[in-house]
Amino acid sequence: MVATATAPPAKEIIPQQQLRTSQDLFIRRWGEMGATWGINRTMAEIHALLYITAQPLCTDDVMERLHISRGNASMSLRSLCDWGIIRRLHKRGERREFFESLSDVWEIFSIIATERKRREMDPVLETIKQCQTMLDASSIGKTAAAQESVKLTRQRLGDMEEFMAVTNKVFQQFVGNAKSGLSRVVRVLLKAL
Amino acid sequence: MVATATAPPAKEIIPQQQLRTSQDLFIRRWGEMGATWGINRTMAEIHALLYITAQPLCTDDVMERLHISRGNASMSLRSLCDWGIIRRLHKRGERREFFESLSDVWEIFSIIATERKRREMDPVLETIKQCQTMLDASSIGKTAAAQESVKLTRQRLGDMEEFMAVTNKVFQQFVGNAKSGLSRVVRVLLKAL
DNA sequence: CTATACTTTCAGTAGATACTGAAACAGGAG
DNA sequence: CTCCTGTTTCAGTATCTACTGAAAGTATAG
Repeated sequence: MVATATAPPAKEIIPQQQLRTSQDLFIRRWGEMGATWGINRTMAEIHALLYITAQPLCTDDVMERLHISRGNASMSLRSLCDWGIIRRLHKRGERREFFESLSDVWEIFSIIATERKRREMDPVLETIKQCQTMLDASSIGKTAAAQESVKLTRQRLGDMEEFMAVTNKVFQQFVGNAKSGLSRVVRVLLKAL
Repeated sequence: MVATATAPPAKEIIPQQQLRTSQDLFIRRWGEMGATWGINRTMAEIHALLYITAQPLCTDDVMERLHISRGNASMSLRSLCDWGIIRRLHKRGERREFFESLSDVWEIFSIIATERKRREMDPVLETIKQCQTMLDASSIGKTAAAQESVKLTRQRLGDMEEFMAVTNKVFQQFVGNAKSGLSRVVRVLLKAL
């Protein structure tokens, strides 16, 4: 019993460990990256796990693999579903729910980017316009509008607005066209340059 | 004295308040955005302040305007200088140091994006390659490499690698060429599409 | 209906991050 | 040199974010 458990299965067990190690490495790095990009580490790790294993996992699998609590797993999984980058999955004759990641990297990226743009860029652009309105000659009078400090601020607001508007436009092309695979934009770019 | 201080200067004072309010609004929103993108709120606000006023300010100006401590102001300003998006500035006959923001939005963006790519994307790409190496047939043997779970993981690693490689390439074109103004890429894009 | 299997919620807490304020430091002026 | 003006550092603290674990909730089976 001891003998058979040590030597012979080595060829099977060691590769499994290797797979596990490789996946863990990816998961860890992905989590670290997420943390510096404003997504919390655990959520990024869960997504990485589902992505890299490419198989449906249940809550307990996730808890065990990442050493997190049930509550944390539950809420993070829900949150990832809300984002739309993982999906719930019912298995025949199983009461548990399973989860799987979207498989298309480009689609994952598009979803995240679009949502973040909507939540974080759009309000800024809105605010910039509001700031400009406050400094219109019609709001503060002709004399005041001619003041150097006002002119400088108006200039800066205008520059920023233009930059963001162009960025948005490029962005739309970048992710808007692509449901899968490389977008038209990328193809255009890689050829044109 | 009281009379002259109330009514007549209104035309001068109110516009100044308006300017201040407009700037504050911008600063606040910019700070909020920074926070969700992994840059701390205060640093983002300081940069916003220097950008929007378009004039050199000293440490005390910043402290007063944003209600932060000297220590915080000092460290955040240093950090922004390290990033290269603001500059120290010595004024003739002044002992204090002043700070000003780069004026070109495109340049600011390029600096930030390049640095973040270097710090956060590149290591991930590196890790992915490492993960792949661990799963090569030469590492884990032919039989193990043929296992379904290993093949799935290898596939996912490959997809992700390709995506990141393409993204990097596009990114290089996007910011690499531009020292100022709209980059060639943007122009190409806006025309081509 | 109750029992069972699983999921969600949330108050409390642990841990991380940002900030303050005072002390140490730097360097030019007298 | 000392004094003065301004800057940096950092230990301690406040604040915020993420996480746990247990209790409540939900749904299916029997």
